[in-house]
Amino acid sequence: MARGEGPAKPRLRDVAREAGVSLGAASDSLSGKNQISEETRQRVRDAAKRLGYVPDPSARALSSGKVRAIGFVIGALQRPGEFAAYRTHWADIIGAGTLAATERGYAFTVLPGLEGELMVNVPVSGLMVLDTGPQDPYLEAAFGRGVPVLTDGVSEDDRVAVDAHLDFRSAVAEAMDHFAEQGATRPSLMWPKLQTVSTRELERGYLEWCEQHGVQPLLFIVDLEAGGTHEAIEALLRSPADAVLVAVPVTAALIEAAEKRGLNVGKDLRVITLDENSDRRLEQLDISTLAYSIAEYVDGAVARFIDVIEGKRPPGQRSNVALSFTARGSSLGTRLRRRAGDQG
Amino acid sequence: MARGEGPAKPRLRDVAREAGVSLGAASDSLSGKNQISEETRQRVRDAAKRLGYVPDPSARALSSGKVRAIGFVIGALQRPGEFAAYRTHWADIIGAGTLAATERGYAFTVLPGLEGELMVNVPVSGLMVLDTGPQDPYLEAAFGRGVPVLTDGVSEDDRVAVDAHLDFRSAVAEAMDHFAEQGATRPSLMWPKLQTVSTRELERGYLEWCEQHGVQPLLFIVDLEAGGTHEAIEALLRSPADAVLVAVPVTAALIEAAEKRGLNVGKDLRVITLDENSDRRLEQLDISTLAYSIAEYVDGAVARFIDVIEGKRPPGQRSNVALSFTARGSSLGTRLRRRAGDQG
DNA sequence: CTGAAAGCGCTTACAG
DNA sequence: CTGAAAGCGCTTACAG
Repeated sequence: MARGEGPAKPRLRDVAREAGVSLGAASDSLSGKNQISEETRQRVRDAAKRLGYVPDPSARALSSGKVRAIGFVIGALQRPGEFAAYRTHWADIIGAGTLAATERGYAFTVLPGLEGELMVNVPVSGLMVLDTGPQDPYLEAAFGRGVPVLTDGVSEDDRVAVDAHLDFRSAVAEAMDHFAEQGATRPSLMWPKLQTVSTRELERGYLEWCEQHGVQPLLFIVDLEAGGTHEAIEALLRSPADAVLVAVPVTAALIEAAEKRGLNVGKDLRVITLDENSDRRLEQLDISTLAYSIAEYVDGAVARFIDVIEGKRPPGQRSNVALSFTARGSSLGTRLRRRAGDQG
Repeated sequence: MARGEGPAKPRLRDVAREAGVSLGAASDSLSGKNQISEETRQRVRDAAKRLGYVPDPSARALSSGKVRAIGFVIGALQRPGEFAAYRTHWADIIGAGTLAATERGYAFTVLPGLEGELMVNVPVSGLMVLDTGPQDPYLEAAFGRGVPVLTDGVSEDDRVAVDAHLDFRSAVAEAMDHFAEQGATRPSLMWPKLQTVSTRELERGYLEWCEQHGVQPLLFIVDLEAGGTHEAIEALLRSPADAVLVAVPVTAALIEAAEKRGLNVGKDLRVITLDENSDRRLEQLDISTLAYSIAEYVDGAVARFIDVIEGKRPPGQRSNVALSFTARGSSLGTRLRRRAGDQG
């Protein structure tokens, strides 16, 4: 090992010898399998501890035929602007995913892609690929890996083992209905320049709603990689929009810019933010939100995924998680709490 | 497999047969080892592709004797409040770590601890444990795993393979010197209720500076797990402090609370924030910062770590990364840009 | 390049 | 429980 020419690592046979039992009994004792007297078991455990024995995971995986690891593909890691914009989101997903996986005895490995060496050298028994685009290369690569795949919203493809869908389409309709109830006539959508399941649903949901209600669509695209936040916000503020569903993490900047222009956020411009439930400041800022519990969503998805991996459920599992709407000052025409606070 | 009773996965021997070469030649062709004619190599690659062959990483690791994976221990995952408070930080570290590792052919596995099954079943050739406390249980467990360990600021322990140190102590002194130059007489420190390398250095650096300059220390502790942000901020605002180094992610809330009280941030209360370089809003808010490039820090640390793992460098590597200070309105007594903007 | 073999460190089934 | 053996799927060294 790197530490130098120290003594060779102890092997299971060394533990068996130390404990005075057979190799098979040592294996059974440590893995908790078969009938082994508690006394023997303890003797083996003690011997293992004494020698500093650590089982070789690769050997275990090879001989038992099961790897207990989930790979999580974050293609956005290769697009710094996008990753940075959504990093609270990624942290929440990685955190929840790691906990969900490890609680069930699985490791959680983050991957920035599936090319070349990685494709080949990382032991995984399942791959998670979220926020996929059409004919997503990561998703295709994941299918090629020969393990079950979890993704969101690709219900058409029967190679998907678990589809954990977030219902953005209904969420958009709910937001637009709320805007209309509040008297807005030109509700708009601000979204990221990304081609993912979520953005497709957002667009579809928005355009459908507009058509059904005879409203002319107003779309504002934020190019995260090019730092296009300011530009998109300015375009919105120059437009006839009197309400906006913000589906990209720029809400605080938007509010600030609007107020700077003298607009009364919540009245002149109604704002609902989506998918930023990771930012606690939004509540303080009195922003209406469409949110969901990332921890619950991920834990449920991972739980079903592991069941599929272990053959306890058939592949092809689908779920549909609704977002929940909370109306606050930013869409209700009341004065924002934050400004009220400034005066006090 | 979970997909059902499909055909057995192709093995290397199947590829060899399909390509009409020997098992050894097939192995060499795919791994790029030894002298193999380009024609044969290609023939094997084609056969592998045709069959959908994916090498078994566990078998590779076992027979070659090398695992290419780094485990990253985030104990904070088991403390939701703490993890949430620092999640932009964690996202940046995980992102940078994943890229740094995978660029060098290593997988990056996130672990919420090292207990039980995890300790045993996750294949890693090295463990990273950052933000450790004294006699840190995760660090001790990592040593017990028998692989090289990367950590920050535990220079005393010669079991550490790579010590990637962030120089918070000098950073504190720099901040305090700046406060003093600006005329502050009661500079204070606000920090999290955590026992880590960073917090120890912060405390030591601050108390030393206070002693050297005959200043009475003023410490404000934020209990992240108990949601103690508001409390700590109120305590600060009631105190005689006229400057504060904020070493916990509550700067925006602090500024807001101070302004609400009618304080002129930057003059009545000078503010420097530390370790929130992940939040772009701080620049917009005109906050002075002590920051470092997480990506550079992590990439350098991982690069050296992998060198040690592969025996290209001896263990015991140490580095010391300085934070860089940027003075902005919040410590310079000028009017904050944000408030100026509100008027315009 | 071939071909046959050993070996990595386990798990697993089996006769006793 | 023991003991000896087979096997997981590769890599590696070796004689030809």
